[in-house]
Amino acid sequence: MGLCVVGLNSLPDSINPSNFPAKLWRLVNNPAYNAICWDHQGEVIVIDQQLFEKQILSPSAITAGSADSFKTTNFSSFVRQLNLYGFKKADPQQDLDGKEYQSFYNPNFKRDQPELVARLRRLTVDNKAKLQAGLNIKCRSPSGYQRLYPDGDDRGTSMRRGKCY
Amino acid sequence: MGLCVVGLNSLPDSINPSNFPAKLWRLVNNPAYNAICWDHQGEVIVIDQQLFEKQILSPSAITAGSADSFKTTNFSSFVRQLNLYGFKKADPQQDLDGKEYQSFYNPNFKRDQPELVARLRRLTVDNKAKLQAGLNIKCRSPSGYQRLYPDGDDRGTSMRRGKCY
Amino acid sequence: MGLCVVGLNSLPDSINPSNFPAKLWRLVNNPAYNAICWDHQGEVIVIDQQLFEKQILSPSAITAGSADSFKTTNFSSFVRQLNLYGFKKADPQQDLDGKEYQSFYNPNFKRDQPELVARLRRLTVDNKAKLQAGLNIKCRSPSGYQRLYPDGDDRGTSMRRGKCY
DNA sequence: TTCGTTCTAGAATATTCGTCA
DNA sequence: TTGACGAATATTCTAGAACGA
Repeated sequence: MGLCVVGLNSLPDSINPSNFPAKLWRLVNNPAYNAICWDHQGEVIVIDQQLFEKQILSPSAITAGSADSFKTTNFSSFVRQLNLYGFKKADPQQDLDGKEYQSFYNPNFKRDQPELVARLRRLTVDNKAKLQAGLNIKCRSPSGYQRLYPDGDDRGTSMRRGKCY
Repeated sequence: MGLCVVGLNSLPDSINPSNFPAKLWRLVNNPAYNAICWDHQGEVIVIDQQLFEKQILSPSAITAGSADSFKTTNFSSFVRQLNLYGFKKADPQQDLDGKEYQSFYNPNFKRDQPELVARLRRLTVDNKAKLQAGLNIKCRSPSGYQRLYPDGDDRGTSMRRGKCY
Repeated sequence: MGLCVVGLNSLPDSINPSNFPAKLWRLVNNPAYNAICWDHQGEVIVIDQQLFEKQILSPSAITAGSADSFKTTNFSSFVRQLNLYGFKKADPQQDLDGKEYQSFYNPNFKRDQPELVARLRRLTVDNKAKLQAGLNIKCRSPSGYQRLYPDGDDRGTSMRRGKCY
């Protein structure tokens, strides 16, 4: 592991790249999508709904079918996913022109702590009951192995897609 | 109700038109889609997979977003839906040139008995347990009223979408 | 009452014109708003969401502040109102070009039966319990008096705004 | 109090992925 | 290897709850 360094903003390898948290992470960190970005502190995601619908939820974006696209054109479905993963609406953000944008906050989704993303869980009724009971929640893993630690921190299995210098 | 006649092959009004069984019914009965049709007896659906992928599962078909389209491009997902609703693979069918097509059978899906479609149930683990226990399975209703009878045959409430002459 | 005739599509006087059902009624019956209309049978309301957002939910429409405008720019808030009053999503509707629109159905909201609108109730948890118990639901009345009959048919108090010939 | 608006959650269907016989 | 199915995630539609006017 000596000389291998994980690139800025890259997610741990244990996170399924096709699931919502990974897609969201790539969207918010991709400068090509100006419909969604971090706030200054990197603690809240800021969204321009109209732009988001055009850039990411449009039928053409779905047809293109990139790994970052969704299969819905409804912004409300995207918000349902945010809520399912524990995001809460935060104070609206303003740009220099005073235009307002909606924003969402999740204690496990911060720009400078990609490793926290592994803690995100889909808060379904079943999963919430399991969390209450102190049980593990099964997650779909990227390469088929079972999740061993509740926070998804499977020691030693990462670094495969990390950027190395 | 005297002069009101339900058109040939039209489904009872109690069936949610956006759910899989209704979509499948419309596809197999729509002559515009030659990727899927009935066999001669009208007891088995016959599918040309390649054509089906082009006509119905293509990204452009999804973009068009008609009420008969799905949100997947994978034939295997379509087959998963068939299985979930109780369809089983049947003997391959041949056309006059000897070309073979796959076919699926469901005792509640026959060309000349549209009313049977109301009996289709999603065979999830939960639903199968309920069926075993003799309980009703909740369905998402097309509009307004609660499902009163397990086979969706809510006497007298239909005719809204039926064709009248 | 002899020569007095209520104009086509006008609501009974007992309905509070500033509440949601009355606003919706005026919108769907106003030809100036092509974002929302009846289907052919006059049983389902058909909505072009994009146009609706532009024509009715835009900040400028709110600023104008007509009696038919809402105080929200979010389509989802409008849908919440529809559901609160018992509307359910119905069959998508197509125009001649095949473009699809969403539609909603409510057994008490039909083009040719304005008197049914008086039956609409806000289906809050409390109100649903009252309905179950067979109790009346209090409504905010246009002129401040209490609603006496469950269907809003306060005999003799209407005809004030009806068109007379 | 009732109604409108907002934010979040419940619950059903749809899609994906992998296992098993 | 194929066909059926369990189970996790995604999408959709509707409802609960809080709050202000």
